Amino acid sequence: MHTIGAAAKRTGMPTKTIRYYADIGLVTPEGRSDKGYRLYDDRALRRLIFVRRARAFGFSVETCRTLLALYTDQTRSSADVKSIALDHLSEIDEKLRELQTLRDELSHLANSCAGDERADCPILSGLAAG
Amino acid sequence: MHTIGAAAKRTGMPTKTIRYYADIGLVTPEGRSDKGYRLYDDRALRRLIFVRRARAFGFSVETCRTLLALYTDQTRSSADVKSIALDHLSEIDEKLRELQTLRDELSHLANSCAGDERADCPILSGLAAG
DNA sequence: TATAAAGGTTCCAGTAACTGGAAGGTCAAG
DNA sequence: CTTGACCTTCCAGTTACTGGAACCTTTATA
Repeated sequence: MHTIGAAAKRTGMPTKTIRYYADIGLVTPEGRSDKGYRLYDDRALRRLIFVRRARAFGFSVETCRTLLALYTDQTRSSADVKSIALDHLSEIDEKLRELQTLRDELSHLANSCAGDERADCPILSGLAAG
Repeated sequence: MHTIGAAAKRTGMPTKTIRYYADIGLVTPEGRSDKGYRLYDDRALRRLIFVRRARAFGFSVETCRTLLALYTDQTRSSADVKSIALDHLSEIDEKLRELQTLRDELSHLANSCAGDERADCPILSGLAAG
């Protein structure tokens, strides 16, 4: 059984975050000590790490909740998990496309700017006019 | 002089947003009618559009404030603007790299999942173990 | 002219996912 | 016995809006 600080070390996440996850019922500690300290066992630690990694993949906390439920449900079908993953993948793809377009346009604008002491600036003109 | 609704139509942004920008002092209306209605002239409208476009490029509201100041400052040097743009560009580039890595890893994980009725799921295993 | 719709105002709350900080209890070491 | 490291709860702040309530004004219609 680990206190929250030990759990933080083991999982590589801040105590604040672990406490937050407990508050919203995402990953609750196994129990509490007689003085009210949160206590995490290995199973709880595994869930924390699971969430940390899912978050790193960009899944929302609510989606993490779903994934966690599937993770612990031995009667799940992998199709349900894959569907969530593919949804997220297409979201990422769309964000990538948007960001790439943005990048190209901004890069174009920046390249056209002399970047000297003169006031004339195509970046500002571009933002003003489109 | 336009009321906030007319300004919204002209600039293509929600009245809520325009009101918000007025509240935080980003784009303030030219004045107020005798009944307290915000009134926007063409110059204010141009600033709103400027901000809308800068936001679309992903600049933060605070950076928009700086850009707007440069926009109206005839003694600016284009180097200052370009520097902001290049900073933002490198942020975008970093986000792109991160997102691309994420995408590849997630795609790999999803591809390895059968997506059928069985419980066995490499996505969940991948999230759990790394 | 009465009234209803459309538009304006302020102010408060909520979003996502934490993070920082204050006030105070607990525990191990010296 | 005190110091410092942990732990607790609770409240506020972050970003950039957005929704909604309660209320006033303007405009169009019956």
